[in-house]
Amino acid sequence: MAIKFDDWQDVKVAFEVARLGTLTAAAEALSVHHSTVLRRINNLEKNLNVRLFHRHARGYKVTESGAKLFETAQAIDNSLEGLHNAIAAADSELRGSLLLTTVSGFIDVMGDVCEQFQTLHPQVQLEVILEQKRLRLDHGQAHIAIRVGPKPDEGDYIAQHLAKLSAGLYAHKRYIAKHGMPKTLDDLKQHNFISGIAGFNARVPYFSWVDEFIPQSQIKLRVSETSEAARAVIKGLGIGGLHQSAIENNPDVVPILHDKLHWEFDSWLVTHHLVHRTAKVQAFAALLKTYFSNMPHVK
Amino acid sequence: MAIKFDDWQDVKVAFEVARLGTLTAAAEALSVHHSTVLRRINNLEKNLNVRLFHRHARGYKVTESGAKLFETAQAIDNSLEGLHNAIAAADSELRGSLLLTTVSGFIDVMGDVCEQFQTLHPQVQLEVILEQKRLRLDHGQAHIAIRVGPKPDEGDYIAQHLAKLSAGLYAHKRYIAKHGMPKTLDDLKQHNFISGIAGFNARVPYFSWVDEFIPQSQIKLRVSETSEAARAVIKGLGIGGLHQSAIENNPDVVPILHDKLHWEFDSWLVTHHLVHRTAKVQAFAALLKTYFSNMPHVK
DNA sequence: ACACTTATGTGCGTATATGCACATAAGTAG
DNA sequence: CTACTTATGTGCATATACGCACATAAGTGT
Repeated sequence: MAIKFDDWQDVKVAFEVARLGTLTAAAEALSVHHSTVLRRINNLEKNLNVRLFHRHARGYKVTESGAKLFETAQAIDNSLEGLHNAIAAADSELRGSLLLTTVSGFIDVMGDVCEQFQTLHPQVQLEVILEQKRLRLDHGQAHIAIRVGPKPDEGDYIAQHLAKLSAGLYAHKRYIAKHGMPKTLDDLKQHNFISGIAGFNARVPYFSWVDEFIPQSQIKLRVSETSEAARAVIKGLGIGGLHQSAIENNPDVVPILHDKLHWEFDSWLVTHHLVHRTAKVQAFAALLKTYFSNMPHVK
Repeated sequence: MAIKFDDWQDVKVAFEVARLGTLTAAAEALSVHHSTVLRRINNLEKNLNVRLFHRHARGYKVTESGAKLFETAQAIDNSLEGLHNAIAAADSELRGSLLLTTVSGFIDVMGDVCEQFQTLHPQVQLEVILEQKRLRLDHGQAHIAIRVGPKPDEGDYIAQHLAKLSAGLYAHKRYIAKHGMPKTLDDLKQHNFISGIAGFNARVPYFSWVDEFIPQSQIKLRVSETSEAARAVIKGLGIGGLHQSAIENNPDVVPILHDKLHWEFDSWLVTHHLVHRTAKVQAFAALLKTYFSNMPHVK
């Protein structure tokens, strides 16, 4: 039986070579000489008794086994990044950095809470990552995530219910004054609509509905971010779906056919279990929860 | 910001210290001198700017951060073990070793298939791991697993349907001759039963049923393995649940109240995606599938 | 309470792994 | 085709990290 991975650093070295494609670039990334990288790769291949790379004067290309190694090494790299964040966050003092991630529709909510948090704990640097693809928290690279939809219950993550949100179609009074108020679903097909861009907001149900029932020619604007779509509706560019919370202070934006069309979502506060009990995460989570419990229109 | 994990080997060293509790034991496991371990730990803690261990003349004990590191390192160690197996299995030649895991109820089935496989590919060494807790494949430490119940669809795993199995209560004719054939469910409460041990076979539904509906005093035997329970039933010790396939060649074992009591299971062939396409895994999987498709009483 | 066991911590010589310079190979462009 | 660029591969000097021996500390048992 071949020997196991004696030196995990060899895995990291091979990972960098696989990722960057050349010994020289990997050496650069690892802050060592390229000959060192060469020797470690040779050593690792000898230990495993497997060719991990196709040698080429122009660079190194992974073999089938090399690809497998790359894959697991990638996962290791991610989990170590997560661990690093977790350890940094474990600081019992309320200082350092706190990484958040959410979808763009929550930027308003997050903005308010972040502001409160800043005044309470000025020593903590907040970093907000807006991600369409929910990649970052899934590897523990962020501390707190706000998610919308079904309850996330992947392993290693703790999900707490934040609020029920409702969304519907809206339009500005100016738009209604010019184009009239639709009375039936069929009426809608004559109106101007705002929707999302396929591939960016595939999961947003009111965009999906519009795409399915409204003729393509009537969709006058497509934007990649839900918050921008909401802004366009508020500006009076057309009818579009948005969260009820987005028009809280806009009496001029009115609901369209809400008796027939509305959507309900759950929103979730998700933390990695490694960071869940830390002071910073708890402080922010508490703030978020009180924020939502004080909102009149959410349950 | 603190520096990341420059040297993954430091993580492995810290892992061994956390696992074994002392520098000396960790040094032994790593085949290095204990002073080397000491220095690497010191170095790592300095880089991360965190205490990972409580120093104690009697040994090292993890701090909170150390526990987090241990947890991720454990996962890394597992995935590297899986990777190692995957790379070993990637050998296109049909030789080397093939690791299987299943529950004890499948030992008969596996036995037959293993025998076939051995004659076809004598160069391959089969290793069968019987696990109550489904730990090993979940970390990629085995190549093939047979699972019973709902379809496993965790990430990184490929599940293929093998067969529908049915189970029921059975007893040997000798037992029936002595104690009579129960006609109603209530009759069963007077009979002797065989069941599983709590904690070992919690998921086996016919054991659960017996534990719930039959008085404790009537459960004359509890065994940790379903296959042993089946054997006990076949020996005539009492009534017990077992798979239909277990009494295929035993006309003296008869079903009890099958019109009222029977259970259906799906069985699944599960492989890690890293090893799924390899020759050995494919060969074994093919054999398993033909075996099940040739069985008359399964669909 | 005293020796005994076991484990951590430190100075020092050495061996191993690293960096450097240079050779080689191969793709690229004029 | 030839010069140029970029990257791999190798001998050699050296610096870093390692093992060793020894000191220290602390729990264990009679």
